[in-house]
Amino acid sequence: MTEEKTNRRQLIIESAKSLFAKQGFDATSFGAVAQLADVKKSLVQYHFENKDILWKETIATVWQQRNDALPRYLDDVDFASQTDSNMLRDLCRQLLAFTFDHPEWINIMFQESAAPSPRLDWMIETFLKKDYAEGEAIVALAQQQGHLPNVNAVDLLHILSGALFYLVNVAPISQRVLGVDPSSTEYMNRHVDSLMAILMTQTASLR
Amino acid sequence: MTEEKTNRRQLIIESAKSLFAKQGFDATSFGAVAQLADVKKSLVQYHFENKDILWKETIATVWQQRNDALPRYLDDVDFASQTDSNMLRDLCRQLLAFTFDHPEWINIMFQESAAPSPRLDWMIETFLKKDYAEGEAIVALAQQQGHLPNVNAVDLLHILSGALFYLVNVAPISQRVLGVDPSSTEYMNRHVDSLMAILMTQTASLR
DNA sequence: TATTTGACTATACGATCGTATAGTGATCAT
DNA sequence: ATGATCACTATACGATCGTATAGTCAAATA
Repeated sequence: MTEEKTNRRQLIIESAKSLFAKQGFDATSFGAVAQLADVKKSLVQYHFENKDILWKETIATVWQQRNDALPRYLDDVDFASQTDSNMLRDLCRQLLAFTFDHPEWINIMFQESAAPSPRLDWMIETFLKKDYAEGEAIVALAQQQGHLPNVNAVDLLHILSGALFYLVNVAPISQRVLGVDPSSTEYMNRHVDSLMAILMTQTASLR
Repeated sequence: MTEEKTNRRQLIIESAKSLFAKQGFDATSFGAVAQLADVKKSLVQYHFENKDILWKETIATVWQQRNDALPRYLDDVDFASQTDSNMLRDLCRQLLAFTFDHPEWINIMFQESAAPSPRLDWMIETFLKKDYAEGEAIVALAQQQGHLPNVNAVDLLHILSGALFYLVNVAPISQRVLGVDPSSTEYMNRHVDSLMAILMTQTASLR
């Protein structure tokens, strides 16, 4: 019903999402966004007064889509079974699969982190502080339940995030160097299994 | 003596290095490089016929500087003492310190990986294939000596690279969110200690 | 039916983009 | 002394950049 109304606007945001993630703010132009969305450049400027507004609305959409989609991935994880050592494995697998399916948020994070600007500050205040807090809480909870080693929670968050998200970022390189696709289910499962093997032994010894 | 001759040329490369790392290829212009190096735009084009040539020469310099500097960081690591469990800790500490001091190569890697192009293919053939091979060899050796868990070597390389380099990439964000500087010696040491605590237990049980 | 709103378009502005080319003046080998 | 090479500069090209503004036309509102 009302979806027809916002169709083209949403199309522009999707194009901007892809370009901002791949090329960053400065290298993404109104013209390129319009061309990718197959609309006139003037329509882009009609819906988004200037580039900062287009960027902010795009980033807000990216985070909203991420927060909408993530729970569906985590549905497969059985959080109830604290005694089940496969819970952490499933969680990591789903997190990795999710990030391969929705890489934009982390690409944008890295783009902005490489050259900090007021945009980054806005992103931190609006989204990232909450992300960090939630991540740290999840890690701390898993530690309490004996699923993760008892080291500094922030360090562990950085280490686990790196162990998972770094793979997504270098996937195009690893794919070309190794000749295998890191985003394939088999590769992801093996990668997470390796991570679990590293984590498990310590965790088991703490039980 | 001959250093005066290549002074301005090298200055331009240093400026290009900083800008390519922070903003990527497309968002970096001849004018901006010239301005940062405090030279005329026409001088940049005199030394580097076009943007691709400037980029390639800059990337070659970055990797050369990296390969020149890295051994000096690793001098402090006592590889001989295989029985010393502190070897791995020192190695990770020095790798992390080195990457914070020379973040350009990893920033450029991520910039190009986000939007694969013929430039990325060139970078892979010229530098990254060797990097991967060396990294995998080091990991495999450390595994043989009982310093690292016996999981898939490529996975372990990805996991350890992520555990270290991810921190560098998100450092500007973490610094703002957490209020502490991840590039400080104390933070780095604690981070590596946490990583060691995760790795050690398993390693010890394998001895 | 008259008016307002909304989505969308056409066009133009000065600035900057990458690139091309002609030129400066100092150094150097012949 | 002369001609070539060198580092460097000035200027200009068409294209595209972000932004501004006036206009079209159908649908909603009054």
